[in-house]
Amino acid sequence: MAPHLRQQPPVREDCDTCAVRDGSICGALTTGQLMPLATMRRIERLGVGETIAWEGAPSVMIAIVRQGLVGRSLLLADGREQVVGLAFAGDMVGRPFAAISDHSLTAITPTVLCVFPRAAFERFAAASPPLEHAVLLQSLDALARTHRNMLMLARMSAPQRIATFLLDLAERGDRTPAGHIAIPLGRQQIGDLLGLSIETVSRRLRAFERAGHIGLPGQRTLEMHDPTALAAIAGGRGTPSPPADGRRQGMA
Amino acid sequence: MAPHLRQQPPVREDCDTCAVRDGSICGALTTGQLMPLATMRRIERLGVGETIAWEGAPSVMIAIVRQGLVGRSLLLADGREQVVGLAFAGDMVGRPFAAISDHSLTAITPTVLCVFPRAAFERFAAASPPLEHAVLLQSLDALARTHRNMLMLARMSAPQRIATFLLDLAERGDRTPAGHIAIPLGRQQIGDLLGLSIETVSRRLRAFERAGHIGLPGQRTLEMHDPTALAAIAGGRGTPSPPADGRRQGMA
DNA sequence: CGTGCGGTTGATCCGAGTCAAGCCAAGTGG
DNA sequence: CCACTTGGCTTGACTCGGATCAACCGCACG
Repeated sequence: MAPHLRQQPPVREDCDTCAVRDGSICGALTTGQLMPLATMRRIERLGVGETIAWEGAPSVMIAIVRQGLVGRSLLLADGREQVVGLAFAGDMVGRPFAAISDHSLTAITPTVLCVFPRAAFERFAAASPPLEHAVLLQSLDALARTHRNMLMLARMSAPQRIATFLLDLAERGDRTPAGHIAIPLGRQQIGDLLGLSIETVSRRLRAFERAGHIGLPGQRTLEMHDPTALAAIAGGRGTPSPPADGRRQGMA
Repeated sequence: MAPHLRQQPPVREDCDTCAVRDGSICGALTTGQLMPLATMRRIERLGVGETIAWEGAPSVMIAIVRQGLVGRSLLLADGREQVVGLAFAGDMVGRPFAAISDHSLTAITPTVLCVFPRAAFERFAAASPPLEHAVLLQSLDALARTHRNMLMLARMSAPQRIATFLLDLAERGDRTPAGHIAIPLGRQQIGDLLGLSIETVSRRLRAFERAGHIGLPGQRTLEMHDPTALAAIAGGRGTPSPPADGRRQGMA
């Protein structure tokens, strides 16, 4: 736990002006209802690679991602790591209602969080059905996305995985000033996410570039040249047009 | 008052004597609270292979598994199927709070369900915080188990997957009269669950048998000879002793 | 007595992992 | 300012595990 890192320009701590409020579980509550929650919160900043929860360690906090990207990961006995989900701004992280955290949480980009002590959060949730409902919705959503990722890991080839990943990035990734798509992860992390080795990630990426489907002007930048081709390669990911439910996200 | 479907040996429809009540979300409610829920329920029996929910189709019902085993599955464009989770007796199935079902549900063994219309279930849940809380707990649990399965599919070798599967079966599978462990799935379904081809499943199984770790007296029966060896092969699956939270299950 | 289906076994192929260099850009210290 | 290091990325050669294709077995069925 990184102590007092609140130097420099502090994030606006006011819930009313919070950029992610509507997209997060806080959106389920009115400002009045939110106040008691806000008083027990603290704001924390994480540098790239910093971890705030460890698989197997006591689950002590629940947090909302305000800015940045957080990876949920599991460790294999041999030390390899598997990223089982990503949390974007607005997503809740941490394991409520369990004594032990079942996965680790690591900042992939510089991150700002609203952190709540788990016990206090749970007490508050118990007293506030709309909040619990919001948490439930988010969990069900994450579960569905995780199922799709499972399908990907179990059955898709490396090119399919990469193509799916790139399309997801294009759909919800941030743009660089130059209008390109930012790749917020390093090759290793992409590998951890897709269940591939870094070499395979690199090779497949370049193959797509050589085929003209994408451009890679820098190692962390992406140009989409032919999304249709990628979609064709990605192939079987459910119905191509499932709006169905609310805010669709990249991956669990 | 439930409609009159009581032909043949009816399942005891009384919630008070329900075998799975405590293990299910119903356990969160008193008999008095449960009554209004019970009146809108209907009991349904499914034969092996029968499906009650289709991926992409409207989500119309929520159900509790009273007996049997139900698979949650996803379809790939090329027709292959991936089982992303199993629901045992006591588990809830169906997709609440979404218009579209995000996976299919198919009976793996003969199954008995308590079925609720989704709309009615949601209305009831909205009015009953303890029920919503129970649903939330179950979802969080399923999510954690799904994460572990993801890890398995992404990183483990075929022998590791089979060993993990067998250990899980031994842990929670039903026994045959002869004291052996029942394998409720066919080879194809095991393959769908573990992301392997039937041939690989068959080969690995026989290899374990030849090595003396297990016995396979019938194709649907299993004898555990050397669980320690299997555990060693399965290798990295979290801490071997994570009691941590309540009712531990085989897989999501 | 065929017929069909689930399971087993064998032969072959291919894709992704692994090992091993090499590349390039960004530090870092002399 | 330049030599040297460092870490992330790329590329190549090789290996191997699991998918695929193809028989084949055995049992339950009509």
